[in-house]
Formats: sequence, structure tokens, C-alpha cells
Amino acid sequence: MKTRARPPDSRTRILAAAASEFAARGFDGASVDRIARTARLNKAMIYYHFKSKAALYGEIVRGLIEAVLARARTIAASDATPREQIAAFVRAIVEEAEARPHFPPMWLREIAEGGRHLDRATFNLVRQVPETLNAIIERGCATGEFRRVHPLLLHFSIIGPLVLYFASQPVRSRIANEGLSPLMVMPRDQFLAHVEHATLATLTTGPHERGRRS
Amino acid sequence: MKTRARPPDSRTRILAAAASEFAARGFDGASVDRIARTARLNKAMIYYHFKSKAALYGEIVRGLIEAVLARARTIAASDATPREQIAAFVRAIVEEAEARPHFPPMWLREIAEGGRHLDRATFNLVRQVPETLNAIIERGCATGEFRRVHPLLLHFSIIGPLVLYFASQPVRSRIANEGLSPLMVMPRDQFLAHVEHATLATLTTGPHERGRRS
DNA sequence: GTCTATATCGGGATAGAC
DNA sequence: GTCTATCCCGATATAGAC
Repeated sequence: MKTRARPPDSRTRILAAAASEFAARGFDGASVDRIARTARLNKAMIYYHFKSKAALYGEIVRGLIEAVLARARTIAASDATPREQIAAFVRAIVEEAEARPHFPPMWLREIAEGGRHLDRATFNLVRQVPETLNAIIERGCATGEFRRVHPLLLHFSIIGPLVLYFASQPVRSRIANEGLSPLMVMPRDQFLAHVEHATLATLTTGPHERGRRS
Repeated sequence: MKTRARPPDSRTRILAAAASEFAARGFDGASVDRIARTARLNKAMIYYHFKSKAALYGEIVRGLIEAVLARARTIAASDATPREQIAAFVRAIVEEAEARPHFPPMWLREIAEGGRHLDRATFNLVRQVPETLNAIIERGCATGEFRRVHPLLLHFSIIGPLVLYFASQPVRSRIANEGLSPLMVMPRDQFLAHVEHATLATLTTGPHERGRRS
């Protein structure tokens, strides 16, 4: 999209290596040396392409949020029904999480960190995700198929379980493998179906719903 | 409970300071110097009480999981109905998160980290939380008031949104304060009520439920 | 664009006095 | 139990050759 470049050039290799390093170790835990080694490059090469470790980190996080936001916007702009749009959003998050394995851990870490490494521009992107979600909710309320639910609530109820599920996969495998506890295994499709279903249930005014209007 | 000790002694001060430092910066980002300063002690004092930074960290995480597990067990052993027990569990998580502000961030970080700093004993505790939840589900299924839901699913659907909500409070305040975006504010009670409600809805076989048995 | 070598500094951990 | 002083390693970042 930017210029011509075929083989994974050094810059791309650095970004990939850094993403996995940051995801696994966090910003402070990540080592520029290790990133360089993984990228099959020298450390100096990283500072040739990026101003600093923080700048490198920021670029990755920004790309991540941009990807999610782009998906959300595309969905919101589609001509699907609100119900279908919400379901599509859930699946989009799953696809992003699977396409970019560094997504769930980095997201969790960044929240825990209080967004310490994020600049205003990135903050603006973050903000826009629940806002896009809100647009879908509004439309659903207009047609009468949705209850009015706070977008933050919806957002966290979707992304919380999903991100936790993917990010915890290593821990769960470990527990399942060494000791026993079959409860720690759970097929991806089942999880996805549940979240999709539960989310839509929350948005729908069920027949026997009591007056709760959270 | 252990011995007599009235004023917050040095060991306790270290644990408190370390908890907040680890929550804010993560394991690698945390500085033993800073912990010592916050605890109004010298760094050497930390190594007098704890074997290493990792040991200190481990003790805090363990205490955290123990607290949650204890709450879950007490609830599961109570004579409340399964529905009430689940609702109580949700509220217990909220109370723990508010009583120990370091809980949500550390939990998120530990998952992202893949439990790298956790020993077998702690792993065993982690495992037991969804297992306790499962016992409640089983009982609910026996009385016919619950559908059969995977405990991991239930666990993540409860703890995911809650922990995200609390841990993201700093980021959300920042976004809400400086720029605008009223969507980022959301009262605690509303959130709690929603999660409680949504969780129970998931467990209940609604009248118009389609055959999904996630 | 890619490398080697090096400056510089902070942080975990310990020694040892009191 | 509490302190000061110190060791030492690893990590970010840069200089400069090719």
C-alpha cells in the first residue's frame, strides 16, 4: 500500500519480532536485544528504523487499535441489520485476535498500564471504538429490536471474555497438560458461539424480562 | 491471625507498597528501590523479609487468588439457591476489586504473562476457582433452574467485563476529562447490575431460546 | 542499510556496620 | 531489624566503519 517492497524487509521483520516480544514480556520486560535477535538483525538496525523503544511500541499498539476500529467502522457502515452487525463485530474481534496473536496480551497489558505509553492520537482511536458500537445500538433501538444498553457495557462484555479466552490459552494449556483439570479446555467455536449469543441476548428485550434497564 | 502485631509493621508496609507498584508497572517495570521508598524503608529491608523480587511478587499474587477462592468457596458452601450464589459471586468479585485496587491490573498482567512467575501451588489455586463455579452450576442444573454452561465460559464472562471495567478506570477518566466523550463514564452500580443480570440470563433457559447449548 | 564496539545508567542483590 | 555503601550485570542508546 505504501511503496513497493516484496520480501519481508527489515522494518517489517522488526515490527513482527517486537510485537511478539512486547506481547510476551510487556514494555519494560521486552529487550531490544532479543527483538533484534528474533528479527535476525542487529540492535542498531532497530534504532535506524525507529526513534526509540517507546516509539516502536507505540507504532505497534496504534496499528492494533487501527485494525480493530477499521473493522468496526466497516461493519457499522454495512447494510446488515443491527443484530447482524453486532454478531459480525464479535466475529471480527475473534478474527483479529487469531490473525494477530499479540493482540490479546498487549491489549490487557495496555489497560493495566493505564495507557502510559499512548499518545493523544492513539487515545482518540481507542475512544472511537465504543462510539462506533454506540451508533449500532442507536440504530437497533430505533427499529425497536434493541434495548438501550450502555456501549461501554457492551464493549467490555464482548471484548472482556474474548480477550481473556485467547490470552489465557497458554496458562490453560499448561494447567490442562501437566496436572489434570479438563475444565480448562474449551473449543474455540463453542466460546465464540456463546459470546455471540449472550451479547445478543443482552441487547434483546426478552419476553419475561423484568424491568431492569441496565 | 499469625502472631501479635499492631502497627503496620515493615513487612506489611512492603507488601502494600509492592502491590501498588506491581499493579502500576508490572513485574519487570517495578523497581525495588521505588517499593522501598513507598514503604518508607531501605531496599535492604526488602531482602531481609523476602528472598527476591520474584518471591515478593509471588506472595502477593498468591494472596490475591486465595482471597478470591475463599470467597467463592464460602458462597458455594452457603445454603443460598444457585441463582443467589452466582449473583453473590459477581458481587464478591466487585468487592474484592474495590477492596484491593491492585487486583484487576495484576490479574490482567498475570494472564498476559502466561503465568510466568507462578509456582505450582498458585496454579492449583487458580484452577480451583472455575471448579468451584462448576459445582454451583451442577447444582443449578440438578434443580432444573440452570442450563449447562461451561464453567470457563461463565468465569470469563463474569470476571472479564468486571476486571476490565475496574482496571480501565484510569484510562477512561483521562479520556473523559481531557477531551470529551461522555461514553467513557459509567456508574459502578449500573455496571454491576448489568453483569449480574446478564450472567443469570446466560444461565437461565429462556422461553424463546433456540437450541443453542453453549 | 547493515554491522561491531562502546558509552552510560539503572536496577537487583549483598556485605557489613549498628 | 534497620541502615549505608557497593557490586555487577543487563539494557537502552549511540558512534562510526563498511
